[in-house]
Amino acid sequence: MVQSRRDELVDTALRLFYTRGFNATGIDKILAEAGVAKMTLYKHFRSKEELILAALNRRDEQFRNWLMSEMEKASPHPRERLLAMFDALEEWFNGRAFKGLGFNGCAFINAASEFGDHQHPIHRTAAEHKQRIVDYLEPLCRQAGAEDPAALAEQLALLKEGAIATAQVRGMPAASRTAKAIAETLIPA
Amino acid sequence: MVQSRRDELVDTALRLFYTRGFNATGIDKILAEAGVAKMTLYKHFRSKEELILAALNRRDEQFRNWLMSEMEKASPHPRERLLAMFDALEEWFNGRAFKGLGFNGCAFINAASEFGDHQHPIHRTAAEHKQRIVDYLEPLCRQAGAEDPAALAEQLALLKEGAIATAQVRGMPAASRTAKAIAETLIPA
DNA sequence: TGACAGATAGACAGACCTGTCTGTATAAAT
DNA sequence: ATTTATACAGACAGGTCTGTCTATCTGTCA
Repeated sequence: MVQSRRDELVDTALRLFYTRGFNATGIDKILAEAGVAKMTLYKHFRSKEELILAALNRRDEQFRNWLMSEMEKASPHPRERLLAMFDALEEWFNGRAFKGLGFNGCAFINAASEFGDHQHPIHRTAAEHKQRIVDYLEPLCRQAGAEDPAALAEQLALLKEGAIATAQVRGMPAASRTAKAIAETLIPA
Repeated sequence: MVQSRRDELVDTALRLFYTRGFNATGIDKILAEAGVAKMTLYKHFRSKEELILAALNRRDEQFRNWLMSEMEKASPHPRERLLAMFDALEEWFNGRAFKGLGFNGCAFINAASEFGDHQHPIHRTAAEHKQRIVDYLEPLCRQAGAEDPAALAEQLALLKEGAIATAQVRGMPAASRTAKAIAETLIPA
């Protein structure tokens, strides 16, 4: 089955927005690379902003599916599963996670930084993605025997954000190991 | 003494770049708000990129001076001083640190995200700022009795990045406390 | 065959972008 | 008083941006 024009548009948009930035990527560039006419875009989306939102929603799905599957295939034990998150991050930081996308930081941190207003739909979408990650971690923290699973989930999520920011800004993929070493001290043995 | 035109330009540029983004802020907006003519800008800077670099260098100085002074006035003891970093972050997250600037995430994370190429001078400037923070923390970690001061400095810096990203994307100033709680377990008592 | 849905290319408007240029005003130094 | 440096306002070129429009082409279904 061939991808619909809409899907091609969203895929190309995500790739360009992620690798070159949202404001810096023009509609025309996306259209040229996707091989799609402008009117087709504006039939599916009312504006560039709607296309950005669609791209971020695709990224949310893609990223969480990848992360959860990496964690779940690593181990059936909650503690190991949680720690496997940081191994997955390192794969990502080294460009081995998303074919064609490489590593350019977190698309949602990038989006929140370009659209700084907290009320902006794009910023809210970024916040929702981060919340979903925490919501995924919490039950695992409970199963791992955490005294306060919600607090541990927040801690591990914060370590993940720190590793991503450090890996991106300083070009330091090993940040995942710094974060993992801390996580090992936080999750009950 | 009156601020030089160059200083007014850099101050205004920093404020607008920080609150509205680098690509999204046009030269004309900066000139209008600074009350400076275009030719004056191009006499002091060869391009917008040079102005961005000057604004980031000012921010580096401003931010590190603020952070170090907050930490140093908090306590003479290395452990307390390190922990005070996270109290300072919370003040910043709540908009009480830099008059007129509010909190819009880390200017350097934002810059690295808009200028994703690691070789780009703006991205390198961001990386240098982050390195300077680590370099400031390391001797304090040594004084605090850390077994591996370099490693602890990296850990604390990563917690700081995680707190900033979490506070910005999710609008959660309390992230500083999550980070501080972790730091307390890492720094020798 | 004919009708129709969906996509195409490409022109266009109107706004905004960076960087250059001219000509004028101001103020300090000689 | 004249020179010199500095800054001003604002036009301008050449490019890019988003979003709208028209006119054409293609493939499917009846």
